Amino acid sequence: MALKHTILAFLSRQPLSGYDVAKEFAEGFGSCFWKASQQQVYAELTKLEQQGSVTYEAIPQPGRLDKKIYSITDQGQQELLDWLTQPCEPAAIREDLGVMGLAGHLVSSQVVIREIERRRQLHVEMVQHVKKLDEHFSQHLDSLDLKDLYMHLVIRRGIRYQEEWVAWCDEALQAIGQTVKR
Amino acid sequence: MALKHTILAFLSRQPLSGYDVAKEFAEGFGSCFWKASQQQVYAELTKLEQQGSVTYEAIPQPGRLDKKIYSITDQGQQELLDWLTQPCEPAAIREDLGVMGLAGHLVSSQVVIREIERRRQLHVEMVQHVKKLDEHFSQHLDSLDLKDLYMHLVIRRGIRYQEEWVAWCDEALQAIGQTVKR
DNA sequence: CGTTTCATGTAACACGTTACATGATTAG
DNA sequence: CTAATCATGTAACGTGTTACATGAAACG
Repeated sequence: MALKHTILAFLSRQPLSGYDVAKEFAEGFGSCFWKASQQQVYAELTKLEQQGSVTYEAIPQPGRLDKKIYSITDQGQQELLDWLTQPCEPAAIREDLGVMGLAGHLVSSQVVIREIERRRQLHVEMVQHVKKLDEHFSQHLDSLDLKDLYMHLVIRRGIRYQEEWVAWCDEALQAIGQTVKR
Repeated sequence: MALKHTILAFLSRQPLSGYDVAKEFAEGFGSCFWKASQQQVYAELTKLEQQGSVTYEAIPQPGRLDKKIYSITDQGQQELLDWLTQPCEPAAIREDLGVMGLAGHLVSSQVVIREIERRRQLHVEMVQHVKKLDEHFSQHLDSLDLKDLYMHLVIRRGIRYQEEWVAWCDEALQAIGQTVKR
């Protein structure tokens, strides 16, 4: 149930609207470690508000729906704290591309190669995207406080993850190329 | 809906019982790229059998429940093939530890450090475990056929993934250590 | 004048987790 | 004698995805 805690963690830094939280997941810092859809975010915020973990202030906007600015409550902060002090497990891996390793022999090596090349390109783009998020932090590495260092490290995890994928794609393409030639 | 296709892919290599498939996910080759519980596997096999993607042969065993040996049908193989020739997306990331990057400032750095050290240890163990799965393949790298090369590459992905985690943990521990001292 | 951004949601369905249930065989 | 392994499942619940729904403002 960590969507709850991820949202609480965002709100522990600053009050945000549902729209802003959803954007964090889609393109922002959140994209390094958590995926959530817009619908999930709105539903979860409604639930958290009903349970007293967050409150919102409705900001009227001319010619537009009210913006609901959510903040974390003391209760919510306590829940987040309780969760943070418990050990957590590594994420479950569910990687479609792995299925090709089991059943790749059913299709031509061209199909496998094309798919890996496609993946490589996706991850190259992700590296660039995530590196942009890190720019501010990596430029002042020596003067970061702990709060910002933690953010930098999570983004670093994102960068390394994506770079690792690119490296694996290269290793795989080379090995397949050699074996096909043989 | 790739649990279906992952199971079909296992059965495309050789007929297996539900118990064997579940074991693949828990400790075997499957653990490199897919997580599924025993209950999920049994439920999915029942469904696949009803839909005609797999069949089973019940093997009577003295003093034990019949073992159901599942095989893929032509229909199942076609479904798998259709799925394989479509492009697939990278897995969604949902990593609890990332939440610490957002909210780590709420707990002491000792808590963060301890959690990263715990994670490091887990991944070190995983590296060892996954490397064992690769032993057979890595010893005959130059003579692998495509089928086995694909398996080797998926296991390599597993190894690299786990090693990458260990490397990040080291980077993070060092950076936090330095910042705390300052 | 069309697309993206801002801003909110509902509803149905698919997928995954946790807990429960049973029982013989084998290894230490 | 105890624990792990083999072997199968059911039921309730929680989480995530897909599709649908609305509508103004700002940008090019």
